[in-house]
Amino acid sequence: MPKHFKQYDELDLPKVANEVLEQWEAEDTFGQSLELRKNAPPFVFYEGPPSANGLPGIHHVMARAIKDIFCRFQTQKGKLVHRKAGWDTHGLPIELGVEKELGITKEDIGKTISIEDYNAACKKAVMRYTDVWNDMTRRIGFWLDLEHPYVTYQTKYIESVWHLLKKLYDDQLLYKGYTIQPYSPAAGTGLSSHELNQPGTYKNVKDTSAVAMFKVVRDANSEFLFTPSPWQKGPGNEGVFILAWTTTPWTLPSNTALTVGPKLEYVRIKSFNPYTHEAQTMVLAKTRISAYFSEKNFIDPAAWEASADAYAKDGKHTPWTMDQEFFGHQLEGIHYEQLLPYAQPDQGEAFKVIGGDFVTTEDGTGVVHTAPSFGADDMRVARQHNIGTLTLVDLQGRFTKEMGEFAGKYVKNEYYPVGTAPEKSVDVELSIKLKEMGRAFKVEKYEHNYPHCWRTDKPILYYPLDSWFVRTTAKKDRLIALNKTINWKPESTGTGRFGNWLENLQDWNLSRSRYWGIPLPIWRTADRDEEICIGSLKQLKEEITRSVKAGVMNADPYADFDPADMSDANYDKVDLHRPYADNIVLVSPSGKPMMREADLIDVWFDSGSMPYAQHHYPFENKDALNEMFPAEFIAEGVDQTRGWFYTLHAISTLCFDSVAYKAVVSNGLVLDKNGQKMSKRLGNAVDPFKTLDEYGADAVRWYMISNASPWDNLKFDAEGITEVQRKFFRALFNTYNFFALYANIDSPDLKADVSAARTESDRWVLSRLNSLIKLADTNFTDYEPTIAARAIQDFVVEDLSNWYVRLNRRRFWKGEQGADKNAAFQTLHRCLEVIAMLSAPIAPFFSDRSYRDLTGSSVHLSDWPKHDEQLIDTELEERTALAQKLTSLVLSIRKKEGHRVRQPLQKMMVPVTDATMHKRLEAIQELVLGEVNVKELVIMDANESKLTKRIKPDFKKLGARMGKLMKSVAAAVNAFDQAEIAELEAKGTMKLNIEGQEVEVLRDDVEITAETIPGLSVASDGPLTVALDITLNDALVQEGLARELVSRIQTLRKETGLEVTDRIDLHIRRNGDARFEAAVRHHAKHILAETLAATQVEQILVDQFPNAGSTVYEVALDDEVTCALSLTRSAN
RNA sequence: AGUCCUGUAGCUCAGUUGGUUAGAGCGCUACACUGAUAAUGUAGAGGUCCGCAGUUCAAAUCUGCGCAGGACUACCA
Repeated sequence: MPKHFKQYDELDLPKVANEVLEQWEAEDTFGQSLELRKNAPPFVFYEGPPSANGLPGIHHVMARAIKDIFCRFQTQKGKLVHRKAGWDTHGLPIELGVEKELGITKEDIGKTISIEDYNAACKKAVMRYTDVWNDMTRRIGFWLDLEHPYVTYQTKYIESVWHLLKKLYDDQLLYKGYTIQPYSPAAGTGLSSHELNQPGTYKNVKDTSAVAMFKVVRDANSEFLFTPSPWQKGPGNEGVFILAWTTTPWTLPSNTALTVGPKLEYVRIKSFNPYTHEAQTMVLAKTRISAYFSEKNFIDPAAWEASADAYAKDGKHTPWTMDQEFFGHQLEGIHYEQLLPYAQPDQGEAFKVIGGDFVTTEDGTGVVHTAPSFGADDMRVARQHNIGTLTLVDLQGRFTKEMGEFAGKYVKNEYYPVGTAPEKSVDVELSIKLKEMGRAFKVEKYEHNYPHCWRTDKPILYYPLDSWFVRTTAKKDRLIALNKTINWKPESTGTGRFGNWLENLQDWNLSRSRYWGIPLPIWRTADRDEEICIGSLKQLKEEITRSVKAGVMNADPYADFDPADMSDANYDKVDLHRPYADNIVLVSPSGKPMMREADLIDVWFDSGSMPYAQHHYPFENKDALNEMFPAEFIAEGVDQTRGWFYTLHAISTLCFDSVAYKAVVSNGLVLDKNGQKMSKRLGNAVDPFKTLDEYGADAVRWYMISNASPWDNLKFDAEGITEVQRKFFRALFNTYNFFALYANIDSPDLKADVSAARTESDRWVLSRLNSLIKLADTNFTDYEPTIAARAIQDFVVEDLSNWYVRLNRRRFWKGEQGADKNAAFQTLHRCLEVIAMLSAPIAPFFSDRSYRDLTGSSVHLSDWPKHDEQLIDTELEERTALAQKLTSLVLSIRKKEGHRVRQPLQKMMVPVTDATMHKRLEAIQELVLGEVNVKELVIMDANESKLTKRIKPDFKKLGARMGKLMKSVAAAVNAFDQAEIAELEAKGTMKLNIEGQEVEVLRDDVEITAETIPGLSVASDGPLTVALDITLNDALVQEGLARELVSRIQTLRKETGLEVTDRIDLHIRRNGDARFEAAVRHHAKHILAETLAATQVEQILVDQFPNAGSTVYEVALDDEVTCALSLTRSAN
């Protein structure tokens, strides 16, 4: 422990942070903290890799602070917490950035720029801002091993990923399938959902929409639609049609099914075709009738024939009627005639009505035209029902040759080269054709939001493409079950957003037709009969060797590489990216060449593999899996729920049947102070570096954590940081400085046993402190840093600074060395030391400085304090709370009556109704009297006094028993007069007649308080009432004057620049005011002692000042009394 | 469109199993204090607890339907 405690002139948090940071780096405090716990049980933490091709923002300060908090806390709790940094290096954003920089487009790759050069540029670009990131990480105090990060483009990392893919492959969890993906025919490439979410891709466009009529095949399934009806020309003659709407008529030739909602209601309707004016019978959803038929044209079925004959067949006031209602599931299984029979699906069933939950009745007819080739929902539902597909559009976006007169036409006019588009789009032509066929019910322009390719600006198609998938659906139950064991903060994200996502799980589309990413390690023969999945470099080498031997490859490109050598130098000899991986041609068991499947894998698989790949598992650290997996804790933005949180979970479940993390904190966004999202465009983004420079990391972190729970969005307002600085840090700083100041003067014994000397307030503040330790421990353990931060802050500001120090300050500087003084110093020292430890996770710099100043060592090497249940005294805490309330009440009366606190008053009275209260008041009596400057406290027994009493029903207790009668009972109780209150108090029970029922009110059901004390000034707060005797006598007035005088002298001491410990010569000139002079005479000793005056008691009042040259001060003590005095530093 | 989060004083946020007159800090106003002083105390002004309906003796709290802001996912006939 230091002999001398450092004192500071001013609080400069950025400076503290910089100095402490230098100290950490000089001493390698982070390394020491790991070394200290090297044999301790591990607490596994995963750092989610950021992409270093963008600059960090203020939200990263938030995210990284949260991670740091729990890692530091667990270290203090005695765990070994490794924190390996990581970089996410692959993916589309990087490719886009590079293309922009090089001024090229995707089409140039392989033409004007080689894949090799392109990937080299990506590799370079991706680590561009690592220095900035590392700097920010350091500056905010996030302890992370930046020296040995995992990097997803490194060969070792990729090898681990390949191992995982092979594992999935071997378990039949990896397969090639056919899905509908957004596709840009103009650009000739599939688009990721990320690309689809670029700003401006969704545009409002007007397309031709059509309601087509599908003719039902009459059979056992559909017979009910043909039952005779009151309308005479029965449907049997002209058939029954199902109506289905589409905004993309070009998909109608590819229709193979109609989907209805099984639970939706449908109706049979008879009306006229608006184009052919033929009478027709049709089926659509009941709630959609109004979209197509006007209520005023409705005809009762029985009256149909006459009205129908009257119809002018001009498309105006078209009459209609209906007669059957049925559910969608009754329609399932019905077959219909193909609408536009250009081609037939080669497999599966077709032209059947099926059920799908996704069908809505918000627009259209409640029947979905289903072309599985061109819609994701369509494909999914078609698969479930074994419906075949028809893909009558090619990859350029043109109709295929089967399409007869339409063959070769682009399905969207936008795809034609400029100026060559025909006047009528195929949508229009097809609609005309349907009208002519009598199979169109309604054709109109329809405005909707449709995605466009962000590069070519042309509409995208949904198109079936071959992709590799992870069969996550096979493990859906495990994914769900394991998720239930994860501690989600907040819980709702886990059960809600994430849980629902798992419930609706789809297979994971792993394929990306890109260049910069991890290649899929699958090689296939051209006939697709043979394939191999590679799971390690060793295996790859062996296969290459076979290939070379078979003459398929000329030489082994990785000849120098030794699979047994785990050195980085060895691994640097291998690059598995494209085009190198593509250049490898393997040989199949039957001797055929095998080419690599051209796809890369989704970058999300990269980051989801990090628990294993960061340690090059299983090629290295094979037996250490238990020590690095699963994580105890991870944290990222809530936007990662279906990103990293999901991929970690999916890979760990599929490969290891385990969770990847036991607890996850999903943090919210950092918005600007108006609640707007920060963006460069709006210019409201906060620069993290400027913020750190200005306020220091501690204040920024404390503000962020104490202001809102991590998962709530934070409205970032710099004024909030100032407030945190002002309130919390300054209170702590002042308290420490106060301690240091007097500790240095007095050198108290901080080791002595003072347990017997601890005062009531010592024990109180220690009790509060131990309660706080317990609370902070629980909440940090449970990932609730906000609750912990607020509690710590409240303790420091209210309990420690505003109460304990204020009340006890004179113990630190008055009187002799001894047990009492030591007790005070030890208590304060302990509080400051513990606060440093509790706040260390959140404010790592200031707490470290403070802890080092107090103890000489780093707080981050300390053990988390254990709370001592013995020291927690709730009765004492309640008693003190009572004292605080009482004090506040008395001060409020003084204020009301105009008596300043320095004027002593004779007595205060508190009526009590029970023994506990009585005992408490006795215990706090002295404390309160000193605090409010009153001579005596009279505790009055409310039962014996003439106090007016007030009665209030306790709604909670009484309500539970009274139920419906509560209102009346409460009214009756409130109406009690003094006699009735007395009776209830005496008997403990009272019978009442309420609404004809007899009810019993018990003493415990009500709260009885003494309300007023006649003739005295009174204040009350809830059940607590206090009365103050405000009459003054000469003695009180004199004492008040003496105190005023002391106060003036103290001010003068300070103003004239005297040190706290300087002694003075003090003289006061007689002013002829009898009361004043009497006051000085009677209280001379007190005045001299308080002001550290060396003057003799009898010399204090003088007619003339002894030192002719000394400055004379005129001071006013109140409105009437003024005096002159002189004070100089004493030679003694 | 779906899922989830948020909505309480001018601002930032508490508010327990439903219980009387909904709280704190900041800010504002007034006064006090002046050896903790960029602090502190007391008092005051400031509320449609987002809205509507329901359950209940009793709703900020529970339920339903909406509204607004936000996030993610999807993009649909």
